[in-house]
Amino acid sequence: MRFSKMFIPTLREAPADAEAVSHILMLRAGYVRQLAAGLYMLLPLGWRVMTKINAILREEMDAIGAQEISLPVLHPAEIWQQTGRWDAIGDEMFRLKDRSGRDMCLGMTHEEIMTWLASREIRSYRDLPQVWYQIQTKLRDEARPKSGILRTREFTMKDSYSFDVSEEALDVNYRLHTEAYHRIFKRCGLEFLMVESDPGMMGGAVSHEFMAPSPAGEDEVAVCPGCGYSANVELAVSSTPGNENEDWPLEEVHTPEKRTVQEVSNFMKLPPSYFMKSILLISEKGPVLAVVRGDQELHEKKLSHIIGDHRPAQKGEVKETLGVEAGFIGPMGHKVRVIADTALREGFFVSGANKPHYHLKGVRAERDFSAEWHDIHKAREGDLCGKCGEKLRVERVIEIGNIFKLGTKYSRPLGAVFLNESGQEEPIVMGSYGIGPARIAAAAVEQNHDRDGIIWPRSLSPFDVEILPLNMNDPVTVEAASQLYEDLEKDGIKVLMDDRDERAGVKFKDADLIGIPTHIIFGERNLKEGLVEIKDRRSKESVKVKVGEVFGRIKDLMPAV
RNA sequence: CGGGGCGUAGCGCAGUCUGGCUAGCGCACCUGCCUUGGGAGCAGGGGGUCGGAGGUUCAAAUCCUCUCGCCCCGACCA
Repeated sequence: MRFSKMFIPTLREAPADAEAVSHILMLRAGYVRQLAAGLYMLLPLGWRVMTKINAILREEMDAIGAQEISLPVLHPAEIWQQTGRWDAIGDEMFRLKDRSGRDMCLGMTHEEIMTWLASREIRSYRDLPQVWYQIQTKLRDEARPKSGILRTREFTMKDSYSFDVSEEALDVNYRLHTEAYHRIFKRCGLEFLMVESDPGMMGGAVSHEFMAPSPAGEDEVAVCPGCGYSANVELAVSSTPGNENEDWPLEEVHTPEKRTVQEVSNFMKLPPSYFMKSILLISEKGPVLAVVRGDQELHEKKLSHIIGDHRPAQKGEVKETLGVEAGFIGPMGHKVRVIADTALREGFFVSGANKPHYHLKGVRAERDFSAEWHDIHKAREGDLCGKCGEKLRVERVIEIGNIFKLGTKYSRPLGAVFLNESGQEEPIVMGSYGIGPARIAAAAVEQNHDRDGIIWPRSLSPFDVEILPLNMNDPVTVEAASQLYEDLEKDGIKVLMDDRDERAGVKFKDADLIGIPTHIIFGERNLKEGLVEIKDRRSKESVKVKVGEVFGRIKDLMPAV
């Protein structure tokens, strides 16, 4: 492709409202443009990258026997009502009515529709297993689209769904997807982790996420260098070293106006880990007192698994429920449900005394209060691995894929059943598996760039090489560059040739920004000696090669087919 | 939804507090000359409902009211 014929609107300066590196670079290099919040257009370069990612997805999905299909984005409400998600999902679902007043929605995912199809067509165990996938548009009315292409309201997703006769059979498809996903992300040149995750509104028991480490990410994962345990911090199990404290007698301490852990900690000259933090929450079934160690943070998601949806109590509610003002609450002697973090099980602590301006030192679990014990604290860097005790690392990551064992969560309500060998009806056992191609692209940029621009992994690059004839007014340059361009193209190598009548500096800057991994530079001086330069975008190192040898050298760089 | 910021040419910005001249600067764009190894130079030029609506005023980018949009933090997130 000739640069002069291609729409590549590069920018010298980044638009002021872009902040994530991938967003800035993809805008500046002319890959994407924004239409509105969370809505992006892919320009020719951006679309080429997407096409390459999708090709990898198709190859790897096809390789595990998945079959590509295509479903509508516009769905009738009834199907979503049958699984309960029409009501369970809030404003995030785009809803509308058709001309006759029928409730419709735009698909944010396709479990319902895939399952509906299976319910119509699958009859017998002989029809199973099936794995169906699509690469298709999803719409979600995100509360806060952000970070450019990383969190949008409309995006394409590769989503696949497996249909099996049993949990054991599902395990096979789950494993096949796991392996395919590893190959996909590896081929895309990403550094990534597979972690245990919270199935959330998808339901089901087991799920994993594929995460690309990047400071632009929105999630955090805990990783154990010891045993390899890795999980989203939403559910990562960790412990912390216990306090070294002697046998404190129970004593009341006057702590005037000292409410927060920090204040009391300073006042009593004891580190926060010696304190208990009691937080009153209002769940659907009434008030719940959650207790975590003073140096730790309550993790709302973990708590939700135990008590369901909840909200923090207001000041008045605290006083009314516990008879004491916030800041001096302790878990002792209340009638409400108490859920305490396991870190508090051993040792002596300081807690609110349930008496204004007093704390109680020497509080001990089970002796002074009882509670349901759960892991409800947020895992942090330096916590100890729940499995092997090694120190955990916490990393910020971009979620690029996820896989769920759904079981019969969707097949039961939608009546997706089959007849087993003995003629009995059974619900189909399902799994669902997603990958966000745009996030792969963004993560690749986040992980591969320098101050000058993008450095694409070869597998994702919109072109294999870029040719830079530095002076388009020099006939020798143009002739030599054009010859190589044609030879490479004929050989199936994708070439971008910057044939614009621009100065050398402009071409170098744009080439660095666009990030094609290999540049071939035709300069007048070198050409006089019969040489051209092959430059590696990442290392910025270049070698001078005889004109006649360039073709061969480039061929050698291309991955074996 | 709560908090904060911003909307002036394609991009980056100044001007707004303290109302007043033909609304300005850099880059980009067009024409010509010149130049061709890291975003050149000279000369000439085109491009603006100052986000929108209403109001105050002799006069509004500037003050007031409403409204729309975008970004960031938080809540939320298949």
